[in-house]
Amino acid sequence: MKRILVAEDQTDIRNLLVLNLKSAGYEVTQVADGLAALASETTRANHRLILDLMMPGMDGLELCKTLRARGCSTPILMLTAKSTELDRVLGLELGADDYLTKPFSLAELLARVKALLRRAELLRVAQASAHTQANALCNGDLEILPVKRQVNVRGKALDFTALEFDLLLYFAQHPGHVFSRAQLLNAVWGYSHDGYEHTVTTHINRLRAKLEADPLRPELILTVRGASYRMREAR
Amino acid sequence: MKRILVAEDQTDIRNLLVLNLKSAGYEVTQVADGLAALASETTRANHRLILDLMMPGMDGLELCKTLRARGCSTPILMLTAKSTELDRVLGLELGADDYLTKPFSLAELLARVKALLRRAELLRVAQASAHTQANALCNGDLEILPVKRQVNVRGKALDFTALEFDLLLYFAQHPGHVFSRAQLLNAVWGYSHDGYEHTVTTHINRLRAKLEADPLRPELILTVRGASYRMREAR
DNA sequence: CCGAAATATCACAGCCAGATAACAAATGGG
DNA sequence: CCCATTTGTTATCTGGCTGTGATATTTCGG
Repeated sequence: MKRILVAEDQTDIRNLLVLNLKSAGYEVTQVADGLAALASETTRANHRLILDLMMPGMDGLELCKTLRARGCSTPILMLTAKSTELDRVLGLELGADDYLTKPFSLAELLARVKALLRRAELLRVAQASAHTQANALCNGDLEILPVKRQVNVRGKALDFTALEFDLLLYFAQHPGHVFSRAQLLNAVWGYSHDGYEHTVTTHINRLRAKLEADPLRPELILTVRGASYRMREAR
Repeated sequence: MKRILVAEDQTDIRNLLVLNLKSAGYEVTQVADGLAALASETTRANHRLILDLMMPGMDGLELCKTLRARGCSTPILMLTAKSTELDRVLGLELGADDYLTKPFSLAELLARVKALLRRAELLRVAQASAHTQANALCNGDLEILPVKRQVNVRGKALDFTALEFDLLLYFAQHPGHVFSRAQLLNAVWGYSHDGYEHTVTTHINRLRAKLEADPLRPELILTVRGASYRMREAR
């Protein structure tokens, strides 16, 4: 019997998933938070798949990272609402094996679960070599280490908050590309975020205060009047 | 103005929603059953969002499916009372764009509406420039990079204001096509813009001053007397 | 060649996108 | 539970973009 662990804090959605997975013939364990998942996984350690839902918070990411750090190789399917969270899932070598963005259809989810279980069998041997990825983004005297969530500017390491880092990383991943505030809200804050575009302005301001040599004459994050912002292209 | 269609058979709940949406600044059409919704959507077809409430009956599901079958791409936000209904929304891949389960707060509903509208707008813009996706438009010695909002003329990068760029991009997307001032106002300034056609003349003038080698003898944006302007066709 | 209509040019004032700072709210760790 | 930090909101300010009116120039029919 294939046993699946579902980690999700919202009872409604968790129940829905559990119900459907069960009717699809899986044995299901459910937990409401990351710690419980950790406990469940480390003690019993007989799940064939972990379904890790990241709703607003980041517990899902922590869970994923911690599990991998402990050497757990159970395949993980993550569900997220934000594309930056996806970035992290994919880019930070957290070791998630597949992902879905909300809103997702149940049919698709079941298909992924099935595919992932099948693939997991095949990949069991080759898994070790799977996680090698570029681990530094450079642009002039700006250097970003996504894995460590660390930023070096002109040789000096700077501290950024979670949001600032996400925003900066998003720009760095698309140098030269002009983004409207709405696009940034969508990508960094999440598709179901409710807030004002003005908030983006404030955070751009904070980013510049930290990383520009002269915040009055920004060289990394440039203003494109009428279309918001873009990152300088690497030279 | 953003117009929302609310489909719900229970009068009191519908009224409550309509009232709140209106006070949030939306224009609202309301219908009591699926058929009316279908009629309203297919005849007027100018809603930006459909709010599809599935209370006891399942008409909402049918509505959603039928609309999608007819090629309607208006975003749909479904609200369900039972998780078994949510089950079907997700499982049947009906094409709803987001969903909420009861009980939901009005604030959350409004937040979702807002987010969904924003997301739909982004999608619309992305599709509008979809045929530009090869991210470079070339016409002789004119080169436009839409995502970077960058323009190169005779090998040199030029700066354009937001409006100038939009206008130039529009021409570049339809080389050879003759546009009247009214058409340009409509396409570049927006469908509900009110202003003088004369304004277009001024901006054509500004464009030429920047990108023509000899503004007195324009080679890129040509005057078609009596019918306004067109861009030179690529050679 | 003349006059009218269409287009070009230009200056300028109002307005808007963006910058900034101060403040409020939410978050999170001890 | 409290304090510190992060994040979001509100308000004010500024520079330059943008629309408009005035005027000049070109085009074309008669």
